[in-house]
Amino acid sequence: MSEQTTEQGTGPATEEGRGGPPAYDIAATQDKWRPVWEKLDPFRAADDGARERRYALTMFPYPSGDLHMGHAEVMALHDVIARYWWQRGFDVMNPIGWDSFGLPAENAAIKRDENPATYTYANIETQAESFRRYGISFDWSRRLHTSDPEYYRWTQWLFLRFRERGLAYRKFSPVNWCPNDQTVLANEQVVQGTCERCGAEVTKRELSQWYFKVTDYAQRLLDDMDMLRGTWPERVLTMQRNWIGRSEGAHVEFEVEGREEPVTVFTTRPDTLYGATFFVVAADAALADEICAPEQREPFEAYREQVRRETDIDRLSSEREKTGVFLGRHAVNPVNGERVPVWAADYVLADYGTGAIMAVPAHDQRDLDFARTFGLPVRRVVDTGEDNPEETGVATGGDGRYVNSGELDGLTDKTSGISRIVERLEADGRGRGAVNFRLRDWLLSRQRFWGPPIPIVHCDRCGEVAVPDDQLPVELPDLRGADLKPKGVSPLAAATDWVNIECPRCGGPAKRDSDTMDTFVDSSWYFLRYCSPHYTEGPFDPEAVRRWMPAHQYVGGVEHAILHLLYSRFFTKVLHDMGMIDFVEPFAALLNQGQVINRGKSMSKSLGNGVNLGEMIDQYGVDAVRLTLVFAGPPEDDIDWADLSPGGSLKFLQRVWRLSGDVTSATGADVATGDVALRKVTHRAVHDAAELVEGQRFNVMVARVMELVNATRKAIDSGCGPADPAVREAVEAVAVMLSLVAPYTAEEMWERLGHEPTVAKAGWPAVDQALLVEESVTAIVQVQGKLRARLEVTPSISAADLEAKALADPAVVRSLEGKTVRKVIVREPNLVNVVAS
RNA sequence: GCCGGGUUGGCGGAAUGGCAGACGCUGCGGCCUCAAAAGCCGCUGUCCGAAAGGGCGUGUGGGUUCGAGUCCCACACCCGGCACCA
Repeated sequence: MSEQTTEQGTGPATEEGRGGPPAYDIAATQDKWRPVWEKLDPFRAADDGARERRYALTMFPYPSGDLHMGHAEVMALHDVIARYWWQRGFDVMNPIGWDSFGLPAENAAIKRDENPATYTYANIETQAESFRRYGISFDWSRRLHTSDPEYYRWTQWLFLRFRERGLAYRKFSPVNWCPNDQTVLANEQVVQGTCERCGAEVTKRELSQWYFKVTDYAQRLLDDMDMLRGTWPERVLTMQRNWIGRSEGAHVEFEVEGREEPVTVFTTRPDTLYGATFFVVAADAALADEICAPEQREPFEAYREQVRRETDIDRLSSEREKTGVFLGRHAVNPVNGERVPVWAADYVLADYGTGAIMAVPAHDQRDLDFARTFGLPVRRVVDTGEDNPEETGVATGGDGRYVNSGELDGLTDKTSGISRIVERLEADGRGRGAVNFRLRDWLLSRQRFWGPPIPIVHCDRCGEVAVPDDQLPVELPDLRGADLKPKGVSPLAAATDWVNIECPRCGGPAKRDSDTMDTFVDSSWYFLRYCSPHYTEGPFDPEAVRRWMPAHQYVGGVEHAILHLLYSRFFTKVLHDMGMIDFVEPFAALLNQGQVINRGKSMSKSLGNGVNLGEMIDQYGVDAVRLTLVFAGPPEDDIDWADLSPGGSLKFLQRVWRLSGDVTSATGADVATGDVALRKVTHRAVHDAAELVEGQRFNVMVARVMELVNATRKAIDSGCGPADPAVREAVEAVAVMLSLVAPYTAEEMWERLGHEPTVAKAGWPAVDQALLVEESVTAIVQVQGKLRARLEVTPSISAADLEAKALADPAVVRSLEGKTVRKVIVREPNLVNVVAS
């Protein structure tokens, strides 16, 4: 049949019966064990309390196309942890599901003239099949899809609970708009002024949209990160911290002509209040429109139009000239009564702080740039010893001596300056210490079809009315093809039969809210649903959640460092406040795997450097691909496929497999009589491997197993021989340890060793502490810190004996010639360092 | 600019303050073979040396220490985040 099997591949490496080593057919092994495992169903969480529970969670996939290298890597790493826990005797919950709402399915459906569900569920089946083949230890009984009505019913239910608590609200304001996807975007989905998904330049629109009030939780989202320090990657915590963007300062009230109420500004430098020489309002804020003097209306409106046309890309371009327009009004500085002109400008943002600032050009670069552009005065109130900003054009932001600052004059540091002025403002009722956040509320409405409908009805008489719980889910109508085309309003708005209903409150004519929710809402609580995926009384069974959550380990890509993880943390806190759960952080530990790149660049169609996972698996087998990814380096580092050697991995697996055929002792042979040297290597390897897995150093764990394999090979060929029970012990240990990474090969070995499936539940080998003790250690002898000799000594050697032995060593004597020994440092039994001169 | 992470052979990467380079890839040599493939064995940081042996080596410069890849200070470069956020 196969006359050409010389290619490194999955076929038999050698023809049978020719005296060569027997062949390991990885493809046949995969086909052999899959049905056996499916029948055994070994990875179903028992949830019976018999064993300690562990929740292994991996970020659920989005069903576009088949699995790719990225999935392969994250799942391989994740599975090491899950399978290790099984071997350690835990009751593991390792669920899988699909984040199955979203735009790509909708766009595909338009092209194919079908309902997005068709494409979505077909892809899910393809991926599910691939995951099964890939041998991940998922508990398939907990499978969920966020686009199933029985799932999104509860997404809608949660939305309504949030709304009852004032955490979901509608407001009319400028929003980010993606002209390509024809929908609004959350702040988190705008990257450098472009759409995170499609890369189109984001523009602004004024729309009435639903928001989640994440800002109410800003401080807690920040504070609770303390609990995650050490178990979450530092960079994720940093990214969230940056995103939340807490800043401390003060609110200061300014009286403004043409307005009854004073205008509040936020500033981090209230101590420079005496240096405020003008006042700026965001051009697109309602306040600017309100206070603009009649004679300045024309230029103001022209300017505002210009600002509105700008995209974020324009705004962000650096070295940009400051623009603005005088509003014909003055504001009054609350500490010195000075009248300062009020300007509108676009460098002040409408949705940060109060949308208005006091401008202190001497000590803020942006204000200084503006002042120099429009010839506004600059007054220095902090003398930092640097040159006058008015002359240099460089604002000074550091500590210094206060001048021209009334009661602050003479103080020399910011901290006391700030507290002094805040006290004064509070006493005068003109301000107070305040904290401000960069974080904005989460815009959750989307003008697209393939998402959970927002369960709200708009009634002319009753206004906004929640769909009663017993009428949930609000299911999507069966739209397809052209009906889904983006038109700037949700496709649902045109589905008249669906949109027009009776008001649930008054029975009068009403319309459904035709927007759907951001798919990040779906993924903000799926990990809770997994605990009781078929529960019908609520989104989750509180008892089941109490048993499993928080997830012990979450594994996924760093691309979700802000979006998904921040939202999930927010949901968790809200559910906690609702009394539905008793913890405040959903994920106890987080592992961000690196990306798989190819030839230095991330894989993409346009670069033509994609590596096809299916082809790799066909060529090298599942186990070799998984092994390659796990062994490549630390899990959190990017790995370049071009640097890796799946052929080498396959070679190793074949070597290991042969090992299992070489064992000639019977199962249950008395290992106590086995070769001690090999046994020591085995027990050391098992001991180290456990620690390494727990420290998530999977690549090093693989290296330890390789060392054991090498030692075993040697023992068989030129040591104790294949019949020694220590060889069986070693090979069995290899099979169990390898089952975390290469389950098919491990299973095949296990069978060849005379055991019943499945090796996945064989249990982590017990370590005999006595075998970890070495009977001799290599002590190193240094002279002046340089290595001069090695000594084989007993671990119990005394300091004096070791020193004597070291000083007697010929090499040491030689290097001490003509020198006087000043000092000898002895760290028995490992080291002697002789200090001489 | 601010915050976080990093920099070790030809390559991916190992090293509780104590033998730098584990494990693997690549390369070279050998065994087996008519030959090759596969497999197995050995070598593979760099310089001097026939060898024994020795010098030098973890981005740069300082410091602490008997001893520093590891700790401290300064700097350079790379990666990631935030950034007209008051």
